[in-house]
Amino acid sequence: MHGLKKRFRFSGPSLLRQQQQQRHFHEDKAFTGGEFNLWAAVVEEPQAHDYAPLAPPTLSDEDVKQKLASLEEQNQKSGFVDPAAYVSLLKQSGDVTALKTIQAHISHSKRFAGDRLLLNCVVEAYGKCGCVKDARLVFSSIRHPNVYSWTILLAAYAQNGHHKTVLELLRQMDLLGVWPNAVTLATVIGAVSELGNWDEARKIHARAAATCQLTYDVVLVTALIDMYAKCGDIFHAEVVFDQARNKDLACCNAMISAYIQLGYTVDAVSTFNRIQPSGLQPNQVTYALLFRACATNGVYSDARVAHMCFILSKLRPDVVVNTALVSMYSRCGSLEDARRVFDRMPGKNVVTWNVMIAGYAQEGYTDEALQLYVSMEAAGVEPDEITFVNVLESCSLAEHLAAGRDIHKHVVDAGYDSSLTVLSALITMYSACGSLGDAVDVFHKGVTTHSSVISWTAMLTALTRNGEGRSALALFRKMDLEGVRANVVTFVSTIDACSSIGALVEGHAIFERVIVTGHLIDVVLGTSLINLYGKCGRLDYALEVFHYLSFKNIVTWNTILAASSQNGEETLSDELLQEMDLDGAQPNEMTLLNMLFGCSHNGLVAKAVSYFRSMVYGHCLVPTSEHYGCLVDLLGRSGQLEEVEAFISSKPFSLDSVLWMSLLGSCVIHSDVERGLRAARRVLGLDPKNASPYVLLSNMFAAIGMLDAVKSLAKLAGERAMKKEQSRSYIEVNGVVHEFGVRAGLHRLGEKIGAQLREWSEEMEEAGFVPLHDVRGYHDEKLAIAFGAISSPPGVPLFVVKNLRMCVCCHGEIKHICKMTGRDISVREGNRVHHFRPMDASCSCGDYW
DNA sequence: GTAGGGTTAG
Repeated sequence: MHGLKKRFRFSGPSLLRQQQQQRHFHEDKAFTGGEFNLWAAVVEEPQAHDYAPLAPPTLSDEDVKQKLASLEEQNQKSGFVDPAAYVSLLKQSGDVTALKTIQAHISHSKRFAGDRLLLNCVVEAYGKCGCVKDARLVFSSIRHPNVYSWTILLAAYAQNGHHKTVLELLRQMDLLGVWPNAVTLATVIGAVSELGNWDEARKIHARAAATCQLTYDVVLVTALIDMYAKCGDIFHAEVVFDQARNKDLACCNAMISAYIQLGYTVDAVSTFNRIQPSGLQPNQVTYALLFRACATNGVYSDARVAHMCFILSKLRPDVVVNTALVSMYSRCGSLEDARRVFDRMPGKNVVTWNVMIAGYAQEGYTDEALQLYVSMEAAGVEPDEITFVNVLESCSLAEHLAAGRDIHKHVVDAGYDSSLTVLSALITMYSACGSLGDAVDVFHKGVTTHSSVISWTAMLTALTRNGEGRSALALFRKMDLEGVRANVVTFVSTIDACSSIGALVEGHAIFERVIVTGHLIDVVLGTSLINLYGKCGRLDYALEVFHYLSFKNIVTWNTILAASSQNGEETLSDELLQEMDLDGAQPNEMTLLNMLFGCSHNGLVAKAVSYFRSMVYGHCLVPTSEHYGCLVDLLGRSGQLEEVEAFISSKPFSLDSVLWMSLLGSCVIHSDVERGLRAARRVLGLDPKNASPYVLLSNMFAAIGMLDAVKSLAKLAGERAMKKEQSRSYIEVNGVVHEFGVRAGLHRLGEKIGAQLREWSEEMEEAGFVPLHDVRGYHDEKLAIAFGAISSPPGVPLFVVKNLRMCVCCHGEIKHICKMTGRDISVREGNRVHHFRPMDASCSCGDYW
């Protein structure tokens, strides 16, 4: 034990500095093994008061009446009643009726009717039971309210969430010449904290400094630190802390909390480490903070050290400390340890359950999360709104619609269906489970004009996620009209909606609006812009934004790489990858996938293989079936169908339908009907609901003129109730996005579009181009192109977004249309952009499409 | 009159 303590002292101060080195060492040898049982102290029997603090005794209206009667009797007998008797009654009575009875009694008594001290107590009592209006009325009846009366009134408003009124009341005090004291100021500081208003924070700080001896009033200092933390100003929090003499534990705890709230975990820990040397002993609050700091950093070895520090402190673990432990372990990646504390700790409350459920949900253990929710109810703990948010998130991740609907019922039963947070979670759940209609219902029923921007943004994202980019933009406009103020997150979601349908002009307009409204282009917003420009075929703009961003995260790098690969600039992708290396960013699985995509779009087999090798041997990344899929795709396209089939069959990932889909795609290109059918069977065996094999086979049969096969396939797909995603195309003309496809129905310029297409067909035939037989009439991408051509001046480039892949016929024809019209035409399908060139009727994909 | 554990759209 002694030796251990020595080592602990050695490790403590460097707690977080070692994070990089120890990230992967889940068993810290210094603290494991038989010499100390880390878990023993968690289960120590709690004292009753640890978990169920005694509620102050409250008197019912009946009790109060009895007591008042005896006071009256006493008054008549002796002619004297101690006002303290009333004060004590007021402090004990918990409900409004009782308070009203006492108030009536006081106002009818000759002796106490105008007694300021008693009335102050009445105001306070009303405030405590949530009756701000009554408190205000009683206050108005006080003839000369003093600073105590005012402060009590301020506290009543503060306790009930009316923080702005607190500031207003302070102004009234000033006008009337009543000087606030330290307690008044502390109350106002609390209100400013809740408002998070930095300007007000500076004002009240100045005032506190002018009114009180700040360096000696440690309570005021503590309140100020917390206020600055909530206003996001760590600098002034530190200034106040440093200037304070006689710092007590609460003050240090407030400073640690400030550091954590603003993300300075290293400073939080170094402040923790200075507590004991300064002669103070950390308490449960301090440790709960330390655990939160470790949870934020997510380093498991630090978590173990922190836990050990607590055990050595001999403090009794209460429910908050244990819950913080559960949270810390689960956020440091050890659900086992989290569960160990959770299972052993007594007195779990709703927060404890929420933490454990969130732990499972965030690691993707959705079944366990849902199971825990059931156990929680069985244990008799009532779920709250955070429980529902966590559980709904699990349903979203698992795409478990049935469970989601069940939880929705529980939400209604528990009365949380008016909570905006829960509503947003419901919207997200339904949209993630593919039930957009339910998401829209929830939105319309529960979300009103005045409701939070979060719900609107959730709905916007839900629409985009389900392929309804145009509706998302319409919702954004409606939101504007209804006066709901968009924030940065909304802008990001809206820009994503634009990206999904190729709305370049509209997306650009949102960008301008972001700038005009003074929002900063942070890394997420910048990345969404790079994505927009990349997906709209404007790699030049994407690069401009990319170079503008001073801070780039891995998603930013991956997005610019994707933009470059999507647009067929694989040389640029190579350069960017090198730049990324110089910048010190570590490539991840997505980075390599983008590189492989780039090769795949250009048919660069050897290069792809070399990237694949560097991924496994150089970067030690585990390839997913998508990486293999890319390779399979490349090899297949280059015609090595037999090898590919043997390769997939021989690997454990033969169980992944994506790979067989990829082979099927190659068989379509090379018209290998037999192998294509085999691949299609494998896909359907593994993923029976997948409609894509039918589409691809149908394309293959169409391309080789087997029209009967196309028809019987359509029949089969219909019988099996395949839900094929309906094909559609978008084109933005003059800043407006137009949709083409079955769903969109006839366009108002339908006749003119038809005439244009016929004209092109004739022209192509004259030039000797024989289009392959087109079984479904004009495909939507051609309708979109024809519309673009007749609605914009000659020479203006056309950009079309298609939700599915183009067929061979369209790809061939668009090359000719491009040459005939002399326009640059680009079509994005999925994750690649085809840039057609008018000069030689070719496509950037080199027909590796 | 001051300090602690949870989630919230990108």
